[in-house]
Amino acid sequence: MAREASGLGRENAGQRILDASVRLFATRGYAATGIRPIADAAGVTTAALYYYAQTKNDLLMNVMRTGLSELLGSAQRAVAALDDPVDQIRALIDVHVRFGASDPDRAKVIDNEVQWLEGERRISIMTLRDEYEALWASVIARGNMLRSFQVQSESLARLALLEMCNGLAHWYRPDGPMTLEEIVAVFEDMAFSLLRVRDTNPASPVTNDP
Amino acid sequence: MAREASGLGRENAGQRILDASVRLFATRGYAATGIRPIADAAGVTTAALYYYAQTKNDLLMNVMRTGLSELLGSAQRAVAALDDPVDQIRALIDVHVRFGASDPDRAKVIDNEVQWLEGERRISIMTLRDEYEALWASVIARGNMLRSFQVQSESLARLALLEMCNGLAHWYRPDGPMTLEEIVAVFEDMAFSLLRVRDTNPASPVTNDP
DNA sequence: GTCTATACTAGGATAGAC
DNA sequence: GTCTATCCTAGTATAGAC
Repeated sequence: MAREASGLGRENAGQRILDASVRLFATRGYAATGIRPIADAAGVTTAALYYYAQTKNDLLMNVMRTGLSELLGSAQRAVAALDDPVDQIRALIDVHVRFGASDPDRAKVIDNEVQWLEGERRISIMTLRDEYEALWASVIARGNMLRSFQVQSESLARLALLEMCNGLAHWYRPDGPMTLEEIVAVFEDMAFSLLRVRDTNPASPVTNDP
Repeated sequence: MAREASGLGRENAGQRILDASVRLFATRGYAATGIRPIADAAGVTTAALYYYAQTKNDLLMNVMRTGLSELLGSAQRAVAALDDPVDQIRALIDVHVRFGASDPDRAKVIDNEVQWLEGERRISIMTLRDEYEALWASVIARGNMLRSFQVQSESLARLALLEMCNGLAHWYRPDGPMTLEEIVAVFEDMAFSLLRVRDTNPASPVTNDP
């Protein structure tokens, strides 16, 4: 109770440092983000920063591992709970889009900054990412085999869908013209179209929203 | 004729500097690329580099403006030469995919490094990019109006298609399992599916290529 | 846990000789 | 046109006091 009674009423320094890291890595990139701006944004000195992380690279690794593990875990649980490939793809879209919308900064870092992880770290994170893509691949392959989908190239379809979902982090704004629910619905619909899902409902009404 | 008779038989220094810039900006990012590595890769000193460009930012601007102008010009000519929105979208996919495949480094720089352009330059390049996206938007809107397409959200469809095409630069290898012609064909097919093009041929045969 | 102060390296850019 | 040599700033990281 007395532990958080400091003046500013903010979270503890460790958390503030992580938050500042994600935000700055997302907006300026890992390579262009200095230790001093991170420390300034977190309201500490660089020396205090090094009390929480041994190197700047540790901050990046922390963001990557926790974020990707969370994404992969959610996706695996969603797929395991369903049987129909159509439902599974819908769930994958849902998880991915909501992940990107709930924390676009974290999504951008995970998507763009892997190359800066040093040594074994990069390999371990890329393995996680490969595992995530393999999950999508397995659902697409099964759906194609069961003739739920009609896809020419499974790998290109997977890449197209993932890029489509990743793009969200570049332009999504919570106060934009569409709600997140609307965006998710449209994304699911576009994914089904792209995969040529068979039992599609009659084409949805055409609108002109921005 | 005597002008190019120097020892190495390479292009002139100005061109070597531009080539090195694109390659390094693409692989390490603008912010993380020093002028000394650029000079080294071009086989000159940093002082010689500054004879050709006033600042490092000039090198980025050069890549951006020439590349984007070329892409926009090609796209505008292709669209102007056609009338059917279906043909126009096919042409846009074609131009964009071939642009990304012919020089992935340049495509990556154009896609990822705009934020590092200083002052008015960033605005002028973003205007070019907006013009390019507006071209896609106009084709999609007209196709939707003519009921050649059946798109729920024109803006999300445009973003999805552009992300899908941009993704090519991340994974395309000239010696990969598919030829560029095959990739273009699949991309056109996926685009038509996503846009729910009406007079689609019976679904293409399903294969399992990687 | 957090500070001040600092070591050391690499960054962009320039001067002036040739 | 291209070089050598150098200026100044900002980078990561650490030492040691409190």
